[in-house]
Amino acid sequence: MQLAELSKASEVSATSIKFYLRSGLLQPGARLNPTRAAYGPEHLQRLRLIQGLRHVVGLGLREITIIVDALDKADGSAEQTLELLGVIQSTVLKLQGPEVHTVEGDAVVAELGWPDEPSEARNALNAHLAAMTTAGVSLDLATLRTYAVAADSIAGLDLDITGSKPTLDELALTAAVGMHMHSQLVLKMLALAQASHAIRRYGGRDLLRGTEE
Amino acid sequence: MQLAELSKASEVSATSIKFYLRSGLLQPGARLNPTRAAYGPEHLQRLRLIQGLRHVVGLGLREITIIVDALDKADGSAEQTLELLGVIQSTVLKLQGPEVHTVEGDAVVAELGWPDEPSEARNALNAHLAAMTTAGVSLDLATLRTYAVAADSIAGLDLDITGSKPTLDELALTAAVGMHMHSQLVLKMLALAQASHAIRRYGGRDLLRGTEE
DNA sequence: ACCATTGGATAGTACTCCTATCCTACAAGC
DNA sequence: GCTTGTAGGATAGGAGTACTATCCAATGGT
Repeated sequence: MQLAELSKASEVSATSIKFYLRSGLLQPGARLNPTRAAYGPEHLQRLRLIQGLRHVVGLGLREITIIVDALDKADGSAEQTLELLGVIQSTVLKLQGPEVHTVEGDAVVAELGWPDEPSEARNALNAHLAAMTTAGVSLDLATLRTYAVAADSIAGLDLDITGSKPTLDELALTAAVGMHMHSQLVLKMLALAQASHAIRRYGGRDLLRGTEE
Repeated sequence: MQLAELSKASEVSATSIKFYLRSGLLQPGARLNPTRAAYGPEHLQRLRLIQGLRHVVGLGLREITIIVDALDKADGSAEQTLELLGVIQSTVLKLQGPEVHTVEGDAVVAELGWPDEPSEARNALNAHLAAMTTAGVSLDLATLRTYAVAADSIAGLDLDITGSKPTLDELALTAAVGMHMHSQLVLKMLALAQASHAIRRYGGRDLLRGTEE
C-alpha cells in the first residue's frame, strides 16, 4: 500500500498524511527506494486512531502525540498496557498538573476504602481541590463525600473497555472514546439533574433568594 | 474613570480593553466628547467577568459573548436571572446541540422522578446518548441508571450559587466558576475512582483479559 | 523513453486571541 | 495661544494550531 491507496482507505487526504508523517504521529512506511515507501494495515489503524482522537474525543495533536508515543513504547504486556491506559486516561480527562497534596483528598481516599497510593488521578483531584480553594469556591467535606460515593458507584461500571481488541491501536481508540463519552455523559446527566432539581424546587421561578427584587 | 485608569484597576492592558470594546464584549463608556469616554465600576466588573470566564473557566470569546449578551438582556427579575443561569449552564458545560429524542433519556427522567419538561440539558443528554450509540460505545440502562442516581444525589448540593451577589455580573461569574469547578471535580473524582477500582481489582496488573499475552 | 505519481519540503491559509503601532483630535499646563 | 501628551479609533502584525496547496526531483510502470 502506497500513499494514495492509504489516503483512499483512510479517507484522509494525502497531504494530511504527509503532515502527520512530518509531525511524527505516523511512523514512516517501509522505504522501497529513495522516493517510495510501503504502508501496511498498522498505518491505516493508526490513522483511524488519530482521526478518532482528533474528531470524536477532540484532542489536539500534542495530546495525540502523547498517546501515540505511549502506544509505540508498549509491547502488549499487561503492565505496559495498563500504563498505556493510564496515559490515555490522564490525556483524555486532562489530568496533568503539578504535584499537590490536600487533606480532603486523603480523607476521601480513606473513607471510600480506595487504595492509598499516589496516582495521576489522585494528584489531579488534589490539585483541583486546591484550585477550588484558591478560586474561592466553597466545598465542604459532606459534598465531597457525596461526589466520591457517586463516583465510586459509577467506577465499577465502565472498566470493561478491554473486550477483545486485536491491536493496541484499536484498544487505545476504544478506551479513549469510551472514557470521553462516559465522562461527558456524566457531565450532561449532572446538568439535567441540576436543571430538574431547580425546576422541581422553584417551579421554574424564584431561584434567587438573596438578590434585589 | 478613563481608559488608562480602567486598565490599571482591572490589570488588563489598554489595548486588550480596546479589543474587547471592538468585539462588543465591553459596553462603550459614556462619551465625554468625540475622543474621550468615561468608564464606571460596571466596566470594571465586566472586565473581571471576562477575565474569569476566559482564564478560569476557559471559555472562548464567542462563548463569553453569549453570556455577556444574556447578562445585558437580564434586568434582575427572578425569571430573567433563572434564564441567565440556564445560559451560563449550557455555555459552561457546552450543552448546545441539535434537538434529539431518545427512549433512554425519557426512561431516566421517568425513573428518577425528574419533571418531564424539555430543557437544553435534557436535549444535550439525548444528543449525547445518540452520539454514543453512533460511536459504538455500549451503554445499558442499568449503567445509565447508576449515572442518573449519582447525578441526582450530587445535584441537590451545588445549587446554592446565589448567595448574596450584589450585581448580576458577580452572580454570573460565581455561577460560571462554580459550575465549571464542580463539574471538573466530578470528572476528576471519577478518574480517581476508576483508577482506584482498577488497582483494587487487578492489583496494578492484569487489567487485560482478552488480549494477546 | 516518457509521463504520471511518489514523497519530501516550503509556503500559504483559516481561525482565534491578542498586541503594537499609527494617527488625529482634544485637554491641560505654561 | 501653543506645546505636550494622552485618549481612543483603526489597521496591521504576531503567535499558536491544524491543515492545505504547490513545487520539485526522483522514479516506476508502460
